[in-house]
Amino acid sequence: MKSRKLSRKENQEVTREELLSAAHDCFVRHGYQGSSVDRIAERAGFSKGAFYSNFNSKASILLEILARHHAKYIAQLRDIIHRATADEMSAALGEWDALRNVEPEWAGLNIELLMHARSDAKFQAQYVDYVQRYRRALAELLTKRFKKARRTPPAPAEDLAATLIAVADGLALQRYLTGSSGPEITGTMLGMISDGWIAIASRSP
Amino acid sequence: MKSRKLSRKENQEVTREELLSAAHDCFVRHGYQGSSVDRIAERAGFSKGAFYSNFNSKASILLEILARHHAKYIAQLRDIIHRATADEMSAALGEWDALRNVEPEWAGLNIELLMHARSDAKFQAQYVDYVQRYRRALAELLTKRFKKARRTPPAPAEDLAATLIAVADGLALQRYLTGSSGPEITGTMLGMISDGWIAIASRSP
Amino acid sequence: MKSRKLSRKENQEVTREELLSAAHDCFVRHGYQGSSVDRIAERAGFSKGAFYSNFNSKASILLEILARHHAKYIAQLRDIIHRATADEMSAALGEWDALRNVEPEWAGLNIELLMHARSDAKFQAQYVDYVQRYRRALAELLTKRFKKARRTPPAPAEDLAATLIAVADGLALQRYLTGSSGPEITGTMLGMISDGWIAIASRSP
Amino acid sequence: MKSRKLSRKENQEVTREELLSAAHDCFVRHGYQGSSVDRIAERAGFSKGAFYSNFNSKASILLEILARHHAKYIAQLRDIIHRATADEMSAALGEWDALRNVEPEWAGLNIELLMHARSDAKFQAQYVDYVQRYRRALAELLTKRFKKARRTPPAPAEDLAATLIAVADGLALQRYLTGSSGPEITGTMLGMISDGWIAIASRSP
DNA sequence: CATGAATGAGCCTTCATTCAT
DNA sequence: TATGAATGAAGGCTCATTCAT
Repeated sequence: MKSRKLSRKENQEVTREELLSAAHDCFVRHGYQGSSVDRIAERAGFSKGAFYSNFNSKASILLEILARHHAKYIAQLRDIIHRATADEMSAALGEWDALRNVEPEWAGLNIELLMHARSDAKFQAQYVDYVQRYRRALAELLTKRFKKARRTPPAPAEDLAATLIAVADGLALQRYLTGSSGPEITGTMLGMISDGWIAIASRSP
Repeated sequence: MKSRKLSRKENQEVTREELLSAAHDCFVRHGYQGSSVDRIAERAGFSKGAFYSNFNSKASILLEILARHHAKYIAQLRDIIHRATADEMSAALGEWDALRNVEPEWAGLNIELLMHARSDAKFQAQYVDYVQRYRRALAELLTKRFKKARRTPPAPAEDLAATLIAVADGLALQRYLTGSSGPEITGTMLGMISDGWIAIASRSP
Repeated sequence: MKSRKLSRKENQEVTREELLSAAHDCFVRHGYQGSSVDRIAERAGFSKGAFYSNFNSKASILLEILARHHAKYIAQLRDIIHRATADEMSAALGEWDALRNVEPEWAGLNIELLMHARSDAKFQAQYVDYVQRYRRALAELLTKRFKKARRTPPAPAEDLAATLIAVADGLALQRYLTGSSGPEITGTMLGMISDGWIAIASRSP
Repeated sequence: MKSRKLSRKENQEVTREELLSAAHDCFVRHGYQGSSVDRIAERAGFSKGAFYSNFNSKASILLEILARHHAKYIAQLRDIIHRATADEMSAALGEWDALRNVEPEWAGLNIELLMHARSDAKFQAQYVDYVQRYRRALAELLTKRFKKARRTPPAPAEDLAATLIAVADGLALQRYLTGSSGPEITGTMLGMISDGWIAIASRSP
């Protein structure tokens, strides 16, 4: 077992991760605007300079956080879809919810991301791309689900997906307001909504 | 027809209204942080000084905007509920949606409000109060609706209300991102969700 | 005799003047880059904020200093030219030198201006314009002088003018280096050079 | 033909030279303040660390550049003087000008040097020393020239020398402003000035 | 010796707020 | 009451310099 000091490169990687983690926390807690580079660096235990050795700008660390989440989350969502055979279909939405709950703070961060996207064109482009891929993946999942139930979706699958995402985001917004107090009903409600849609859907020919 | 100069008091009232309106616009367009007191005052056609003659702080004008919307909106919502007789019941939710669309910019402003509430205790208290009253009113409406359909709500009415609000907010968030482009599907989806819930609800004893 | 407190507007004018004067001093002493807005404001006895209430940017105060000097100096130079009748011609160059010595610190500031112009396109345009007008005015003066002496200038008058300016600037540079110690020989040398040119100039036809 | 690897010492010498050359370029192009150590090192193909292994500070590399130029240039100037026999005398000033044009970028760098000298005592001392030696050498050349023409200089030779240097510097300043556009008239004007001086000088006894 | 991550003082600018008029 | 000049605390970012590798 190699037990040596970390090389310089590894060390920087550690710094980078700590800065990313600190930024993540700060953004969730105080918002993007409320998190100064100083604050982020300090929380990570580094100086402001270290921040700028690792990231080009404050915006770029937000972009990196988004990119990482994007890569991981979309991949997992697609994995759920591909694993889901006909019989497990109704469980898949539950899996999606479970996935969301792995990083509950993401909901809040997502809002920060969205807010920032409004005033940063470059960031917006990347963020919109993420949102669209996400919606499409979920739409695919829903399409499978309706097909399994031999029903015709009562609206375009992408609209339904957008709505489910809205529920998750909207409820997160409500929890975000008070700092996560209150019961987490998102999973239950998502299931109830999709069950309802199945119930009112006309039978496929 | 009385045609006299406005009294000093009335004059100030006009100033106040213009400042409120300007702040409303600015917050919707550029967000709370992006709207400087200077910008607000200028848009209203006054100086910064006029702003501080009428409001204690930048935060307090946000509070006032919330309070006014609160008063008007909750009242209208309650009005819908009380007017709704059994037969019009299914239309009532539509009325709610219509109400929301009277001020479509409110959705974005609401997010600004929410963001600010996170870091301003006094404001948060008022905002949470507003959110709760709103949810309760909507829960009441839903309760009536289920009763009319002789069904037992599939979950506590307040949770269902929170969910419908989440849908409206979440979809607003999505439109907010790109500046309102894309179709407005909120009304349709809200109806579809509540219909679904009715469909899966067990019959009341 | 009106003896009242200064009105607000007058007061601001005073502040503005003091800031301009302080900036002038700082730029001469420490250069443009070496003069922080903080330092300028402090020297003027105001806060940094006062600076930005009166000027848009650090660059803009430099522009204003240039513009003022421009207006005053070029006007005076033209005045010398127009007043100069044939007989006083040889004295006119001396007047030019005297004019230059009214604000001996200008020489140093001029260098700062020039240095900054290299890296600020907008400022450069204005500065080059100033330099050209100045050179043309001096060329006009020289043309008159040669005509009076019935000589053909040994080179284009603008080149001669550029050279005289170069002498003044170059010697200023040398004094600037050590903070003005050493004898001021500029006036003497300028006269000696122009006399020399007259001496070697061919007689006009 | 000796073909061995460079010794460590020689290798460092190469690094040093490349850094000096890169700094020279950067200072000429972007000025002293505009040339970060990073930029200099990168242009040389090394890291910041290499810079600090070879020079104590950013200022010290400027000092070294000056020292080298000093050594070479003064030597060449003295060489011109000593080679100049009576007959070639009038050509000697032309040689001086030619010498200046070997490194046209020096004019700009000289200004950078001068600017920096104002705020760096140690550097200033060395720079003033250089300027004085330079002036004395040129004064010597002028003295010879007047003697050859059997004339008495119309002013102390050092003042005349200072003036010629001023012309060269001043015109360089003007070209420096716009990045060297415009005709190079320095040589012509220097000749014209010294010819003029000869013309007005009284005959030696 | 060379590397480059980390430091931290300093810079320009913004903006909520105060207060004399 | 309305004005707007002045304040001063941040904020994002740069860069000369240090030091462990």
